[in-house]
Amino acid sequence: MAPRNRPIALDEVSKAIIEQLQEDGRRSYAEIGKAVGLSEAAVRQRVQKLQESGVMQVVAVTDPMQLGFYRQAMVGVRVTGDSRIVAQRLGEIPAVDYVVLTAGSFDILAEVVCENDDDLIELLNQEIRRIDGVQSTETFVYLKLHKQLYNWGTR
Amino acid sequence: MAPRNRPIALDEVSKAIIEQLQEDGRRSYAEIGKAVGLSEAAVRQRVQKLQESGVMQVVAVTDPMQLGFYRQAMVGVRVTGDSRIVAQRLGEIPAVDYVVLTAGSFDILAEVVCENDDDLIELLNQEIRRIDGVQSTETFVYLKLHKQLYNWGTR
DNA sequence: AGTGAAACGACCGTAGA
DNA sequence: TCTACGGTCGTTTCACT
Repeated sequence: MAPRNRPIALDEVSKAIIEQLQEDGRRSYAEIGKAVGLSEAAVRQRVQKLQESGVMQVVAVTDPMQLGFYRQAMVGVRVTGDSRIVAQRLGEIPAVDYVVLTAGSFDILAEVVCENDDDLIELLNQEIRRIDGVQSTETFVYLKLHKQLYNWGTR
Repeated sequence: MAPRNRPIALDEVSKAIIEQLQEDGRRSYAEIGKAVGLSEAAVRQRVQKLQESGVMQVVAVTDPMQLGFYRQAMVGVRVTGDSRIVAQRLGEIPAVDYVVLTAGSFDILAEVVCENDDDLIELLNQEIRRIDGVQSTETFVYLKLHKQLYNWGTR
């Protein structure tokens, strides 16, 4: 199913299902059914529709810290020319896990994941600032992640 | 299992398993086993360990756009006093889905999700700027999300 | 949109290399 | 850490509401 233009309104049952899958994406349909008061088949149908409509997906999420990537940062980028082309280049860098075009004093925000400070310096100097059209960057090194939600709009 | 201090090194098989679960978090252990060349039980054991060690989790992720939240923004916050206390307050706001303490010209970066511009203005004026210790904010409205990765360190 | 039932397949514990 | 296997439980399909 293609993404829609109109918002999809979730009823309380679908929100409850998403909440169950937020706690554990591998929880069985039967178990979710018990929790939300629906049969297993009904839960399965709703989950399928939520996925097909693009409202929700169930995915594996990894923790960079646990994998030895101790430095994360948000890099604000000011661009000359077409920011989409710069965004494309940024996205091709493996250490860049998040790229968004913005309005404001930065044209692009890019989140980066590195093992240590040396890698971050290398990434900024040798990769990011060398991209054609990157005018200036400003780096915000992460000190502590305080909140991270994956399920917007379900609370 | 408690989070570790030392990085966990993933072998190619575990990376392949995470990649499978990245494509579809509900894929069966048996199917993953076929794809990565392992028995169903072995896949199950590895997934369990990856989850218990905190390296990986399988979760539901929702798309704000599909739910009618058409405005997202990153808000850079400058703080007087203890940034942890401000971060705590920010995190209590439902529209705030991401809060990180940073070093740089902002003390905190907070991502917000709103239905429209009016809600964003309301959020900034009535909620965020009213928090004790918030000295100034700078808002970067999202124009286009270009890249979003959930599985750092597995490629 | 939802339920229920039967066949099938996945999951889980345990044993053994 | 892996495979093998049997019991249990979850999933799938389909007929029905």
